[in-house]
Amino acid sequence: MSLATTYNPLDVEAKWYQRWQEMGFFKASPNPEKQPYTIVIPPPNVTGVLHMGHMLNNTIQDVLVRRARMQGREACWVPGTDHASIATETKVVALLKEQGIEKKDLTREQFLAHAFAWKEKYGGIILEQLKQLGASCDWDRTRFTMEPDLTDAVLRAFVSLHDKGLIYRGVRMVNWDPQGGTALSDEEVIAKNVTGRMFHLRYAFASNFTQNEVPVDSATGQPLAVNGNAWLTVATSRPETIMADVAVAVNPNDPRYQHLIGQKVRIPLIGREIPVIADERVAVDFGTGTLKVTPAHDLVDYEIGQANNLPVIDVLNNDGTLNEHAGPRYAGMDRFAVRRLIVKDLEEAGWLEKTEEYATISQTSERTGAVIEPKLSLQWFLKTEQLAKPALEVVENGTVQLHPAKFKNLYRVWMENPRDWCISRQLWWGQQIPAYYLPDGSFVVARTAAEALVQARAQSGNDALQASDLRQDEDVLDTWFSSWLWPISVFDGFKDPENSDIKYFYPTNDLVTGPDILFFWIARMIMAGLEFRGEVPFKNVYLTGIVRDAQGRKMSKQLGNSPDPLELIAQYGADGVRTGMLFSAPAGNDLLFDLKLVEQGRNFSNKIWNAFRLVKGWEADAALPYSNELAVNWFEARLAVAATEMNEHFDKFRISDALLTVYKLVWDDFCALYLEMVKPAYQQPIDAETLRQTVGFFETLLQLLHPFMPFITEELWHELAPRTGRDFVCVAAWPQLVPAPDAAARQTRMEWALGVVAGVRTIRNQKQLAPTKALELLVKTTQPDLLQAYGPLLRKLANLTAISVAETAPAAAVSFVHAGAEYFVPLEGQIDTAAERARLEKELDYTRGFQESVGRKLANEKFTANAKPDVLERERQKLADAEAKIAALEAALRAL
RNA sequence: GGGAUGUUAGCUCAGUUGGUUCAGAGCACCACCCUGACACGGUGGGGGUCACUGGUUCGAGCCCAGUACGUCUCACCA
Repeated sequence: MSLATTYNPLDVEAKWYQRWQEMGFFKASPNPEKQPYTIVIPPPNVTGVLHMGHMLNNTIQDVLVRRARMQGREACWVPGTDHASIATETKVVALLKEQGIEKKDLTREQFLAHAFAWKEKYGGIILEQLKQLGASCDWDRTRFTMEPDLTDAVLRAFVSLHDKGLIYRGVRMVNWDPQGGTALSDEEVIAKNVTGRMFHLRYAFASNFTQNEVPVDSATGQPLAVNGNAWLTVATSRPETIMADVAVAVNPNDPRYQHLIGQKVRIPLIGREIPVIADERVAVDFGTGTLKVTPAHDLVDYEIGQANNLPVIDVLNNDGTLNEHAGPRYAGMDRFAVRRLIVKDLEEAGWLEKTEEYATISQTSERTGAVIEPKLSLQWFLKTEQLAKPALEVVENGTVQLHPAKFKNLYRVWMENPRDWCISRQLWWGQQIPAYYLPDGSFVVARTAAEALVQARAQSGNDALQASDLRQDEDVLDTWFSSWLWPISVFDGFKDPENSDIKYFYPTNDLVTGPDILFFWIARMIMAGLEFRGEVPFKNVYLTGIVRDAQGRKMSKQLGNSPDPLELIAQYGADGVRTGMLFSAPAGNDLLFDLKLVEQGRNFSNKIWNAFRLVKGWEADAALPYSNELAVNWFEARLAVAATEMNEHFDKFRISDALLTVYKLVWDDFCALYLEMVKPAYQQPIDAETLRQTVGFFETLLQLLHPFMPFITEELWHELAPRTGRDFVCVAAWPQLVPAPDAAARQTRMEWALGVVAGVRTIRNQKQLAPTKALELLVKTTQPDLLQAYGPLLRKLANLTAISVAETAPAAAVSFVHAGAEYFVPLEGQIDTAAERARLEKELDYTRGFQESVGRKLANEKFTANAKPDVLERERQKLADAEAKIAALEAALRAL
């Protein structure tokens, strides 16, 4: 045979991907004749390269899209990339630095020119990589969140929300990333459990001491108290912020401190007087029960400060160093260096009572990893409450379904208590906020500078205002402020709300992404969809797990435990990798990536390839009668049942179950059983009808397999028969198979026959007989017709010379009991009577025990009174079967 | 600290409204087999008191309560 014994994916994959594109199979356009099926890709970072998470995610999307396409729907998978403002800006800044260029030396325009040049050159590599995976995206629709049309969508959305009063500008406590030099949303901050140090500082009472020093008993050297109170001990984890203190707060209900409220204390080292105030927000049981209030650097402190009309002193610069308010000794130093220094200073001056370790959480930037500073800052915010309400409702009422449904709870928790979204970022790479400031400091919001000027003139009453008098806000918008519009903006739904694409493809059908961006992205897309289109953006959200290594560790560059996806594809083929990933990827569960599974996927490709080689080698002989009706009828039924099962799995988004169903159908039923049943002897021809049926089955299997394994199925589709025009499995009709009314009966009969085969094979194995050694079978049965009908099939599968009905048990034979009949394989000289007896007795014992337990159940009046009729019937059948088996076993024992 | 969720074979997981013949799959494992499609293979086999304790029921892997351990997630305790 000329075909290689092992399948080589490299030979075929690139070829077919190119052919599909040439044929335009992935292109989608509104077609009223067809039902649309739409997926928008979760746009990967434009700077990104393909990792295992993308592989899983995009494999699932491709499976869904390919199946929908075969189902005759207008399948549209929109690809694209995200400008990822912080990530990309960080990368570009670093690259420029390597070239000796500092960002601070560049103008905004120069920097953006560099960034765009870089994006043009290296951006979007990831999309090319997706093609190797087989992703059937409509590449003509590729979008980028910072391209002009999508930027326009962002600006329109901003203006609209601002005009509705949902976007506002104000000073609020925000999460400040000193390394990135920008504000972050709450979602971009990660809380980490760490061991922190708590410093207990002494704040001396101003009334007791006129000088800023600790009075000490000259004899003992111990600090001296006056009137029982020399100082208040205040615990803090951030001693570097004492210069920003404006009060010490205690709980008004705390008996320890009630009498001290209204007193004044001095900040250690610097001696500034601050009041002791009362506030319910102070926890009595934490630390010392006293709280130093630094409104500029803590949210609670800020609230306390507001409530008590306290001033705000900000001692931090945007880059994390301390400013002039910290005093000359500390100004200009990094916050952590100051912490070390000031602790030493406090200790030397006697203001540090003690230091203790405690478990706390550290808020860090998702992107830079820097410790976040709560910082009062002038930023832009989006009010989310009004948007969140309907977005929660559509998930609650099932208009949008999350798979698995357990994520509904998580979604609810967040959406019931939404906080305003800080949308401004102090970066350059992104959409610049369309707010324009007038010379008097007021501002207008407009999509273009020209519109802004018109508004500004109206607002100020000054018609002489010129464009050059207006200054646009320097900040850009959060990346997610563009991605949340993605399902709408990719179809130009902002620029042209009534265009045919958006009307046809929106709302999209399924979204496939990770639960880590449930709030970042999914929730916000739902809000945007409802706000701007009045319709949800998608109906189903399939949440994938995280790809971990076999030990359950997250894949990371540092650990080096992530395989290179492209190398995997080169080694195992895209089909093998796709199936390997899907084998263990139930929705919402983390996937423990194991190379073994990819091997299994590759082996599956090889199995299919070899089944093809077998069938391809058959020669039909028109003179031969059709001799495989039983096998064909059985497999036809089996195929319909399995296809139905697959569809059910798909409907429930149980993709790996759907794959496993077709895997077993192909490997176990088609290859191991069906092909073995119909396979002619070596170099013998096959009858034409069997060949025709078999090729038909093969084609159906290729169709069912295609969404999972697009390449090998396309290759074999074309090998199996001459194809012309658009006859590709890629666009073949998804099989509509309905199990025949007698499908169950066909399967039951075949299972009976396979039970006989298994009985003979077991004897063969027990007696260590070579599979090539043909055996004889004698049967004591009440159904000789059935035996007669399946005779040829049994002879072939069990390698039997003859099957005959026996009235009595033959001497020197090994026996087994199956479905109430006794089977004997004569094995002269190889019979161990004692062992045979033991084996039969063991089985008899078990069956009697079983019979007894079923009998007890049926004798129980409560059971017979309460059980449903079908359950009762089944139990009676079980009893009857057991009794028949016992009779047969007893007979076999007697015969020994 | 709150909430959610999980604990079923060596590993990764199914197990639908409680009811078929000792609880299933894949991988791994053991034995035999290079049988003229495939050793990336074939045939057969071993392996689980369904985390623990108690309850409801004629009947519980499935329902209820508690315990232990794990995971995820939220959270302004300085």
